[in-house]
Amino acid sequence: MRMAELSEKAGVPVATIKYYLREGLVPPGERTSPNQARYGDGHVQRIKLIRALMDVGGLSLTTVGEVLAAVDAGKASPHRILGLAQEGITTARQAGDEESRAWALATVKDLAGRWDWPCKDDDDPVIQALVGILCTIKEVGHGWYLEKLDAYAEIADRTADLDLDGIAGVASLERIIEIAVVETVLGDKLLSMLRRLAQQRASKAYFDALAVDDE
Amino acid sequence: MRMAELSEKAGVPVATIKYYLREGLVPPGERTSPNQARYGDGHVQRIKLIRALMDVGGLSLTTVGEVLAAVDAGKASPHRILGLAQEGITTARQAGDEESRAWALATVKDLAGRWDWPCKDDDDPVIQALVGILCTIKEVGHGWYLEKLDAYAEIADRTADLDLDGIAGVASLERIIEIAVVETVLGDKLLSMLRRLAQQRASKAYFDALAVDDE
DNA sequence: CCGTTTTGGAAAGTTAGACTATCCATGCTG
DNA sequence: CAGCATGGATAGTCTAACTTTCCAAAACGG
Repeated sequence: MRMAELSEKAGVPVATIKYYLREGLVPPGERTSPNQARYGDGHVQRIKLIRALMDVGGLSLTTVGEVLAAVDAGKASPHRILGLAQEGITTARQAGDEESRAWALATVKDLAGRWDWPCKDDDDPVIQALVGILCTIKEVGHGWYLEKLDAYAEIADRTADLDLDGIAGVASLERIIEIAVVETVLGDKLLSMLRRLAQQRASKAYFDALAVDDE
Repeated sequence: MRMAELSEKAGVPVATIKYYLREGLVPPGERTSPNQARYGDGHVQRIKLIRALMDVGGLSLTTVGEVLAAVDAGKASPHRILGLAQEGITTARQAGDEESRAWALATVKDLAGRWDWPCKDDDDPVIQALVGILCTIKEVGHGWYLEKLDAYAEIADRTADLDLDGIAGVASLERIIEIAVVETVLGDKLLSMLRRLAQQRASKAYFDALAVDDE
């Protein structure tokens, strides 16, 4: 198919697709003449994936580019590529002073130890992100959360097993990595929205009970 | 304290604080003379909260403003205010065509029914966001997820109970709402990072097993 | 075959968000 | 009382993600 149709199917304006091509987010089409190209279903999928990661996952175009590059590279060790993809979609925040960060890191390592999670490399972006989040939570003055870290860890642990189920049994390595990325990014959002709905349920029950006490 | 000190304690440049004041995100300081003001610890906290919601939660300044307005308004029905706060921090995406969205909505209502979640108002932003996410997942070509919706729902349900624990027993209503917001936004990030660590554990186990098969 | 669309590609322009800088008249401080 | 800080207003900056505009070479329709 050509530009117009690609744009139509992907639901993205032609100019934007040209822009993605320029930035290397979408591979060039197959040449039919020196200045003419043809695109396939892969291009449609690729563009939809970009939009999903940006619109739902909230990733920046640059981050999407890095993640896709990792997905495309997909010939190295699967576990490492997955880590690479995770790095791309994880943005840490440098929060807290030296002391706070040291405490947070210790807390994280401790937690990881209890759950048998890998936590060797202190510079792992996921670890760094966690450290930042813990510092922020403390700074913002809500210590309560930290007492429940283990409870949340258990939930995360169960989620991960569920996530891996989605990958096990898929043949192509490249496909596995793509699924992992989508699952991680969109899954985050899916989970948090489900959590919100469930919170509505829980808060309604709690506050309704309170209101009865009040009146 | 005065500007310089506030800026110091909050870790944000003076010019930025002035900007937040202009935008009404931070309440004006207490006047000591027609063109001089004094700030308190509340201001420091408020600014840290703004930064946390933006940097960790990824909310836009405008969204933060709406959420804080809801927090400040906090004199109406707690449950409704909580919903308001949730609206602020939930950004839906208009994805999918008429048909897909109808299917997604039915799926969501079905799921909510099974879990006793409130789902009366189709226009609830959380519902809309969920519909968008389901459409996107389908469009991006990963149907697998949908079979596991219930499993994820169970996890979300348990998380919500845990979340509510953090609120129960807190005295001030305004404080409750603030906690709920922080818990929801920062908690989302905390959970997703824990999930990533756990995924590393799970994927390592899975791919290590595969590698043995390969070699 | 020929006039009108389309296309690929490059370059410049646009828009929104989140600051940042500059002024200035007043106020506080050593 | 000299000089730096402050509140307040206005204008400027910077980045990300597009859009627009051009152009010459296909492509298509009659």
